[in-house]
Amino acid sequence: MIPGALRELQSLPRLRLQRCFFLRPAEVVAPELLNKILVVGICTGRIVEVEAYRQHDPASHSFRGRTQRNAAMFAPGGHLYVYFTYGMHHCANVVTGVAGDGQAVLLRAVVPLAGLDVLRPRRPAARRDADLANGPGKLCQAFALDRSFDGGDMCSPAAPVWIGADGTAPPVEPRVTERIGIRVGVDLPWRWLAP
DNA sequence: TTGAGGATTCTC
DNA sequence: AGAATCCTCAAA
Repeated sequence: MIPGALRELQSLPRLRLQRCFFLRPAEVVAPELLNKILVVGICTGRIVEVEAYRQHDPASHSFRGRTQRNAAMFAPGGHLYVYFTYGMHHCANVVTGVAGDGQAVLLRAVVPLAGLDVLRPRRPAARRDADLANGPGKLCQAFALDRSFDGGDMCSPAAPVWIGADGTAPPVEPRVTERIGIRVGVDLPWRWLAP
């Protein structure tokens, strides 16, 4: 066993977050997702940056109601909402609240933990491992998340994508800022970062 | 059918 | 600061 692989095995999360965790408002779930672990097959990453979006929020894709594109946002908490934007990037969200709420938490950055050898070739522009998944589009490119994952249920035992916990608590004092990359709803302090 | 804009990233 | 690049949705 080579050291890197052993380290990756030891970092595997043991607990899969259950439905009840996600059946709460996005701005409550979001900061609690910090330090949790995104699992996609053998690849994992610690969540370090998130943003919350709700239906009566002009910045949210669900603001104007359900469409074909955002339908997954209206699923029960614990599902995935993955969308395509700017003609080249995907962004991944964790749906929150109960069915019909139209809420989600955008996964903006993770620190890769396992599967680095799989992630690196997918991110040729990343010169350092720190740049593999430090952005919502980069994260999806590294973890190969696209619209084929949209609507998936992360609470299903067979789910290829899920959120795990390894016992690390969310940061006691996360950095909180306004959301970025949006033109409306810029006032809400709904972006959280692990220090 | 059309067109404007986008929860971004990379390079100059 | 600007380009890349194409899907989505609302309006006509």
